[in-house]
Amino acid sequence: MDTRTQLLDAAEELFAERGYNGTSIRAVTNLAGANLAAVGYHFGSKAELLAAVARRVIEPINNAQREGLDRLLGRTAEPTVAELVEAFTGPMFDGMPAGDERSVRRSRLLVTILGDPADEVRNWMGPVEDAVRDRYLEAFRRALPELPIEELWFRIKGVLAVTTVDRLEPQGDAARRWAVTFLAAALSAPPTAPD
Amino acid sequence: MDTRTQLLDAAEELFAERGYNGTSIRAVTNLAGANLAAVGYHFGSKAELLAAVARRVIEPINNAQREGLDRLLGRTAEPTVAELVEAFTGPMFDGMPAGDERSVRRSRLLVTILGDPADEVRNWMGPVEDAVRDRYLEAFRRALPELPIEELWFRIKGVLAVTTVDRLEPQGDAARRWAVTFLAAALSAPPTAPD
DNA sequence: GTCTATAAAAGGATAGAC
DNA sequence: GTCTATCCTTTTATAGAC
Repeated sequence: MDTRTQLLDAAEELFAERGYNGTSIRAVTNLAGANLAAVGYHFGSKAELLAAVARRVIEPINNAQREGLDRLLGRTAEPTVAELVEAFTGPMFDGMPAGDERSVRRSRLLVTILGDPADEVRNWMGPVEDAVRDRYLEAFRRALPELPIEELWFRIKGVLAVTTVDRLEPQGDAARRWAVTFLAAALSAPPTAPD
Repeated sequence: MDTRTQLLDAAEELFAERGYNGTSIRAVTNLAGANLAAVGYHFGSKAELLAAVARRVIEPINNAQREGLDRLLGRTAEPTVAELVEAFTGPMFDGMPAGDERSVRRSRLLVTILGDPADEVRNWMGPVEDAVRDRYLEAFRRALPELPIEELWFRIKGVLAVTTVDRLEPQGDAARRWAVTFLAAALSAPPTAPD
């Protein structure tokens, strides 16, 4: 395999387990069996290595979420909450059969990256993800017209939090179906009564 | 204020915003207006400083959760799901009026600490928290007897994830009540049908 | 308890040979 | 593309004066 890919694989594993600041370039090149200078040559800097790793994991998920929403809206003008939840969270569980070591790594990377406070991580994300998220927010708003926008926004943040739950053990795609049950019920709850 | 406390305050703020590995002892002592050597003198090491910070934030929450459960079980042998959720999540929102700068900091510290992959963070937590969590798990199990234990466990992890949702903007204790609504509905959902 | 000074190590980056 | 060698900065930790 080419060095570039081995660096990506090694970085993916280490960023997932130790976070951005907890991972040194030396650790990455050692694990990849490459030379210390390789990261500079192939990516330019540690921050750009992170961007490449994150792109590789997140872009397919984002695309699947967007396409899932398109497909859903093409089929019906009024998708249910459960359908929206499935389209949004499904891709975060797809291609990650339980037991597969690579899946565990990617899942953990999502957890770590989505929660990493390092500037290099926070700055990279945002624009890409936000576009998809906003489209879902709008769709949920229409499916839950009686819910005040502030509480809906809180629930969407709750959804994001739950999708990062560690899912190391569940067999099959149990976690995926559990997540849909959990989130569909949470989103469908009647609005909280005001003070 | 004594130096020790100022170091704790400064460290709390910086760990919350940049994580453990992203925070240097220099940054802490600068913000605290103390000397670089002060951390070594008062705490021994950076890792022990973190432990002191985490203890100060988490212990009161843990105690309140334990006492809340005791109170609940003293009143009724069969608490409802909503009552259990309130007892468990309430303390994570208490003493944190929105708008108060210190509250924002503590809330963010919880988010960062509960998700920080650094060994120094992960190793510190665990035993203390687990005892309380297990008691709640048992109580939820009794309140939801028809739910398979594996799915219940997944839902508990979902609860933990949601309690770390950033709650910077909501006014009053709206976030607290929204969280209870969200989580009570999620936990009360019927079991997911098996494959 | 607080300060200066410094030790000792780790980290990011790159120049230049091959 | 890959390697060695090295520079420069940042970091944790501590010894010893005050």
